[in-house]
Amino acid sequence: MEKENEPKPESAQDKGRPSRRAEILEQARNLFLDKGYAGTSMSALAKACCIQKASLYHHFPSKEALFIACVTEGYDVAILALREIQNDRALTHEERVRRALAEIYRITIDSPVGRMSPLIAEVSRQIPEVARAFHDGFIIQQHEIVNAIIDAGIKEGAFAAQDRLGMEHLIFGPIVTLSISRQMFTGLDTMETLFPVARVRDSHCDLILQLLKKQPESDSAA
Amino acid sequence: MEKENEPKPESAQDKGRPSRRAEILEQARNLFLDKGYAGTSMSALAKACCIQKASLYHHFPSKEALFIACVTEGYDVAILALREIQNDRALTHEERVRRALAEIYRITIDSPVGRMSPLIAEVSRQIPEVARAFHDGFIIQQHEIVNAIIDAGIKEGAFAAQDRLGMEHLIFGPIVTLSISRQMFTGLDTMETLFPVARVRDSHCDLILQLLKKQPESDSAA
DNA sequence: ACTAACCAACCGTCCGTTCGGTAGGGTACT
DNA sequence: AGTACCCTACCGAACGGACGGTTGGTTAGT
Repeated sequence: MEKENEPKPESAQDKGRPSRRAEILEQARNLFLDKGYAGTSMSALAKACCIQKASLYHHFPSKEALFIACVTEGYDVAILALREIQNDRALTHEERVRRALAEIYRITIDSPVGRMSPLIAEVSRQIPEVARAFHDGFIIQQHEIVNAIIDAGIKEGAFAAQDRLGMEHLIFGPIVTLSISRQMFTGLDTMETLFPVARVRDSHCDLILQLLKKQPESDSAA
Repeated sequence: MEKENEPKPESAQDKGRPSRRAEILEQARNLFLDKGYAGTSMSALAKACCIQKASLYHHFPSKEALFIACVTEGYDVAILALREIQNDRALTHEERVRRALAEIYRITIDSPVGRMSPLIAEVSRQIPEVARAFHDGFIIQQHEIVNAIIDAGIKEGAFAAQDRLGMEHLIFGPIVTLSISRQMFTGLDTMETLFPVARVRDSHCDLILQLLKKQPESDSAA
């Protein structure tokens, strides 16, 4: 009950082998993303790892603990490239926005971390702490970086100020939805036609920049 | 318009009672939305309906059939109000867009149909036909209406043409993501602060209209 | 009498989890 | 060198319970 986080012995094990624990986590992540939490059994995971089911309990005390480890590790790595773009002083403001958006598309659609939204949604009521970890460790990190990039552009006169909340949703909404749509409609023969990543990304980027570069025309604020 | 899938007479039953079958469907929808497909047991559903589990199998041949019925019925009703807005000739183009967006927010966030995305995503690989039904019966219906509204505005010179694919994602993406985020982060005390429906909706609407109304000169939308 | 609707009890299967045991390598004391 | 001891890693087998689904029989309206 009062068990602390994993003790991580592993010091005598790093001879080059990826340390069974890491392999279990990777296989588990794939299965959870594919079948969901309730749809993934410890038996199936054991088979995927080519070990006995009981051996899983040597590395993790329970299915829930294993899941939490799965979805709370690896966020920092995922947003590293985004941080580099933010701090790249050689880029123009517009180019920085384009690079950042492209990177967010990559993270959200290609990386396991980005495809976790439906999974988190499934278990968020059962295990609220994973939702908190996902939000604090991943989502607000991304939002803060994007906001900082835009703020810098505004400060130097390259961008016009827009409502921040609206812009956040306008930037991240289409990307998250595209990722989820592509997962939902995998198998539909029209998927690539309806949800093409490159075309959506480029068009999305153009429209966002239209708004950012728009001169303040004192629109009637209703 | 009705499929042969439903051999239920139910003509002698619609006197006033919601005909057990309908009640089962409603309870099932709530449970599936809350716990997911694999996470919802027929026993739990029976308990929620205050009947015996075996009785469920009198109305539906299997859990999967019940689920399919759950997620393939009710789409037409959900987009009815949207159709009315599309055909309301008394509205200006801008007002029609505002009303339509508000209605899509309402559908997606408040109605069960709109909150189904994570659920469909969970089972899309197992039961691909529900993804197809959801897409054809709900998603493309909404997209077509929005496109028609915008096209009418362009045709009459009220709106400037924008890339259609990008605009679709810019309109629906933030709404779907907001809905999913609110489901993911239910329970977080900061949820209403981070994802306030009314503020996001109004700001979103303003930004979309900025893009649609973008014209080189003579902005007299007063 | 007929039948749709419902129920209690049950089936085989699979679930997450636990237990006892084994193989092997590292100490440490004799 | 021997052996006694521990520790990590793993496995075979089994647990109680929950799962989706089935059976046979009872009720109630017509």
